[in-house]
Amino acid sequence: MNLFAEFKNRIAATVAALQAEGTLPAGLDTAKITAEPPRDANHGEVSTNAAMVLAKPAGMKPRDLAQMLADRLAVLPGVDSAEVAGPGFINLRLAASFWHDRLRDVLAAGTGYGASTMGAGRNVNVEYVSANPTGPMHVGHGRGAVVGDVLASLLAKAGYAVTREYYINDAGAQVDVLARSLHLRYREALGESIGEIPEGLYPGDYLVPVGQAMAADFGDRFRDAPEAEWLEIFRLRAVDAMLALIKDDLAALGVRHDVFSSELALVEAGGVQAAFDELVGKGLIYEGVLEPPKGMLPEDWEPRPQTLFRSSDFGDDVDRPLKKSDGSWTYFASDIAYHFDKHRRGAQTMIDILGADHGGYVKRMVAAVKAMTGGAAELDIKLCQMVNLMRDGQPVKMSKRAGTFVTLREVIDDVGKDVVRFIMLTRKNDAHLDFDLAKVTEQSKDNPVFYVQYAHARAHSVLRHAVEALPGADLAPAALAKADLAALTDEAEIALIKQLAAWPRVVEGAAEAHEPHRIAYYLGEVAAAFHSLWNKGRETTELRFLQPERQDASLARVALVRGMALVVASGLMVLGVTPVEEM
RNA sequence: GCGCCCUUAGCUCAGUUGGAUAGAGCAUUCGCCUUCUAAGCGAACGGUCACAGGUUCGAAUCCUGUAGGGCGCGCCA
Repeated sequence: MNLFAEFKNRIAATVAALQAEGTLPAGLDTAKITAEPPRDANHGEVSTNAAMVLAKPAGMKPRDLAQMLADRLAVLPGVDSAEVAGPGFINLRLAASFWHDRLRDVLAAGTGYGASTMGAGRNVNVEYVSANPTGPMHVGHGRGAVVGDVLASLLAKAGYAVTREYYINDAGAQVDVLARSLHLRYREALGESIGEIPEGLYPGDYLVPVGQAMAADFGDRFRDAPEAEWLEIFRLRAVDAMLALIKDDLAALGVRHDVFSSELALVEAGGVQAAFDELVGKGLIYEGVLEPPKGMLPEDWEPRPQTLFRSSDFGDDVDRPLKKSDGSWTYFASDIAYHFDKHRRGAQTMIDILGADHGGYVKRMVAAVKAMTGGAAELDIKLCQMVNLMRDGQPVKMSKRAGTFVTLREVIDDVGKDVVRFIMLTRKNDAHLDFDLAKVTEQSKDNPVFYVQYAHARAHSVLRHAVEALPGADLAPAALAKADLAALTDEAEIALIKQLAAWPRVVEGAAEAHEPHRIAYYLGEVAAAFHSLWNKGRETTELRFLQPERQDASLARVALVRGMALVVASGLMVLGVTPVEEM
């Protein structure tokens, strides 16, 4: 359990006890009380603002109330002292034995440590990747894939019921273009010279083998046939092939999905019409003419009546069209239906991971979800900024036409999926990310992946040595959890345990904020605390993990090393990165 | 013109949802290998949190405005 949440409860209980005695007035709101780790380690281990938020309603001076509370808190089990500081903070110092117990928690829970019941089984749908099935994935897609995949794992660890979903945009004009591009490759496979791929079609050679397969299956049957005869067949085959390509890329990156939803299937099943009817029933659809965007008149602008959704009633800037002039649905219309479908399948919270170029889309979709579900479901859209591919500090030049485009798959094959996954989380999602292909494989502390992995590998190195240093001792986590830990007294040792004990809180905070990058940063801090302790042992022999003359101290430290390795492994598992035991 | 995101140390970035004296890494300077991996560690230097107001016990964090950067802006997805 998150120890800070636990202390918050204990503080609230203390306040309640004082109220029951009549020392404090009834009706105080304890919701604003926080229990947090203070920034400055000199301020103890748990700090609470309780006195400051309760002083006014209680009609007391903050510091007086603080002292009253501190006297009660100081005698709680595990608490060494409670001091009033600053404007009315109460700083708690915890006993070494309290931290030893936290290490036991880690060892008892293993890599399951950090799991939370915060989500209470709430149903969350995370939609990510959703790259158009028109070609292999690029590096930018990879970022969204990792952010979504890790966020899903994180939410699962925090106790949510998570559905990982991919939305296949197989119903728009782009897949028709894909079909035509394939037809060209098909003619090429039949021996025709096609020359340069015309503007507006997909030039990539990934369609070549699909074209060959079409030629093998259909011969020249569609070579000169009118488009209407082959378009659908080619489209279906092309989409299937591209989706297979994308799934292959995702597998190489270790990214999983539970559900692949087809836009085309949704449209054909009448889902869009149903959603539209629903909005009509709510009186949110009308025929109208939109004003042109101010200060930026499109060249071919002319006023035109459209079928509009009153998204501006729900926080959007303007109302949005749901039908094209030919009567077909806009992308927005099917996306409304799709999100409604996700909600009908049980999603209470929906998270979409999109590229930053979709920023203009956020308000209308949030508005639509609000309208369709009557506020019963919430939508959070996380936008991922661009990834700049670099090599030794220089941008990698890419051009699709010149064939110098670097695909996600090439990067994975180059540096490995673990590196790609970790690096994608070294920035918060809405910040630009420089991905330096040279630096990320360096074996130095410049490289955060290495730095964390090295800590884990070092720990396992100690554990290997421990087998010889402690003959006959049971070094399994469960056994170490029962070891005598009294030898762990050094500041650096306790500091490391504090870091480990923060893991449940980090999981909860990151899950609540939908910010998976926090995990990567946290692991860097744990690794730093461990490397620091390691080096302290170089200078002070008594702090080395394995003490030939002191079995009890050795066993206690092996427990600490094991606990550190477990927490790092637990975090890396959330990131989908394999912890290495040797480097 | 409008909307969204961003602006924190020389550089690249964190900042625990409003807490106390704002933190890392790189770079610079100085230290630490007879030892469980020096693939690492410690110390020093470095700040008007873009700017100006406001909200309150308290603001890098919330609100308003200004400047600079990115993205988007009626039948593309």
